Amino acid sequence: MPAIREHDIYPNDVEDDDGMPPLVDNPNTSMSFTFFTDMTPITAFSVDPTALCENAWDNPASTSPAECADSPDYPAVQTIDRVSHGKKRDASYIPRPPNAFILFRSSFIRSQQVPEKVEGNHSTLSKIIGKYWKTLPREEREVWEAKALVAQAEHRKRYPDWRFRPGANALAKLKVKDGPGTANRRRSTQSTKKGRGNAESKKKNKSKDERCSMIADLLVEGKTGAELESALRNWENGISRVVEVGKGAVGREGERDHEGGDEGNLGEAFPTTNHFQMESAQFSQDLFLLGHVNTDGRDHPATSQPRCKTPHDDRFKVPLTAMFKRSLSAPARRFASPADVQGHSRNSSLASNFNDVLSDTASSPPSVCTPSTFPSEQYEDPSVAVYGDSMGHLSPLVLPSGLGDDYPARWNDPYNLLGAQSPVGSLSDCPSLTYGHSPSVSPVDVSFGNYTFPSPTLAALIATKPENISAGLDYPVSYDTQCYSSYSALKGWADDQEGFVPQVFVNQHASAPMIYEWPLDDTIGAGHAPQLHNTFESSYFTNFEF
DNA sequence: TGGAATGAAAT
DNA sequence: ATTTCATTCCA
Repeated sequence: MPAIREHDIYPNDVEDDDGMPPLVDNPNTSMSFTFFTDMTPITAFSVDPTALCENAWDNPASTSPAECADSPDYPAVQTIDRVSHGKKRDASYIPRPPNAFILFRSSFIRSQQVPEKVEGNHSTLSKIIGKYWKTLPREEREVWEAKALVAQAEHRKRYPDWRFRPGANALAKLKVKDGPGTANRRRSTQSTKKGRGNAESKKKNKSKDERCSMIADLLVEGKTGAELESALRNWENGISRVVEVGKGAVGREGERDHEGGDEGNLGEAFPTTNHFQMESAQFSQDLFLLGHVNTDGRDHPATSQPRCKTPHDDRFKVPLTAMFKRSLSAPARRFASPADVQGHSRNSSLASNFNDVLSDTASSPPSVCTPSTFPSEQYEDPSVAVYGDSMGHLSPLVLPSGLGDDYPARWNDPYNLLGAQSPVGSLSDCPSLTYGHSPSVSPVDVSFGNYTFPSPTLAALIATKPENISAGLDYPVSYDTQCYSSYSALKGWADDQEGFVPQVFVNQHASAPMIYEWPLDDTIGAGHAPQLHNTFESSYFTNFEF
């Protein structure tokens, strides 16, 4: 029995255990969608999920395309056979899709906000970035999580049959290596951490850790580069002075206001107020689409989630990506018949149902159902998607296959983004989009049933083409072949795919991911927007079943 | 080649 | 529950 490698393809992986396909299972399975209603509206995002243009790593919203284009630190296109971490990567190796943190980390590293002199060790950098990550305001973290969703979707599209097989690699490795201690090594981080170290080395670790925390804090305060370096040096000098004078035990915990107390003794040198807040915290509103116009990035009052150094709330309890996960227990209730769906428009009979999504109060009739009340086969109903919150409240969505061939593009399109008549609509016709580089085009509120979505309605997606944007063209969103292929190259997934790139639209209010395919080779010219390509293969959308 | 982080998904 | 592996680079 040959060792199984992770990237092995399993063409017909039809165990069909519980009828609920795993993340990267065979796409020819049921289509069910479960989303949560109780999540904060997702933030718009309009950059390539892994665009190498991340010079504003911490603030993708304010990344101007021009900067982007000029950005010198695009890594050279990496070849696929690049070996990462000792794993053999032949041409057929398919790596896992990156998660939000990994994307963030990559971007952070690329951005070189932390000078080499401050920290060049990637292990330590990981530590710092991890700490920093924890301080990210929700909105900003959602950006990365959304990017991770995109990366996932793309990964699924490219490798529909790929499955994550942990251990497969290790197994092969074990066979090859056969080192005596290697097999049982079982390096768990905690055992490593707690297992070793006398008091001396523990102390050392602690100071190292504090340094990481300090750097993270400084980053939170907006210090980068040389500024960060000098601030850190100040701090370190302060430390040594304290140690010198007071034998170290004295001001130990006052050095960094890490425990959330605002009365740090070094408050002057190291202000505890976060003057630096992510501008992207505000880009939740559409302006992110305009974000490419937003040159200074400072014009948004940072109102929402302020950064805090010691997050103690539940902001990080539930990752956004988790919210898009398939509900383990709750099946779909059939809210809308395909017929209903057929007639759906901005004022359709679906409205009331959709209303349930938005206001699932106890007063509203049974938009709530308990998992046990529904037979599992309703998962298979492709015409019904489900919003479900953590309480098990479910609400419907519209799926493409329930719409018939005439309206494939209407899936999950409460804004009627693609237009009422043609399944292929032009974005330029859509009143609900905020147009890039056209601030004069004021977004229009869009009514869907009883609910009026305030403008801006939709925010989008992957990358924009810098040169086009800087040319001041009038289109809502665009794509960037270059970024896209960079992305591919970065990931090593690069089959330099011709054709279409998945685009994720996020409905801010319903938090429903909407995926469209966008032609890569479309021409973006003055006055004409790229057309959405709406070949909605069910297999593709199955990928958005979780 | 282990180490660092977080998170997804498998055992 | 616990483990692997996504990224990244260096010693």
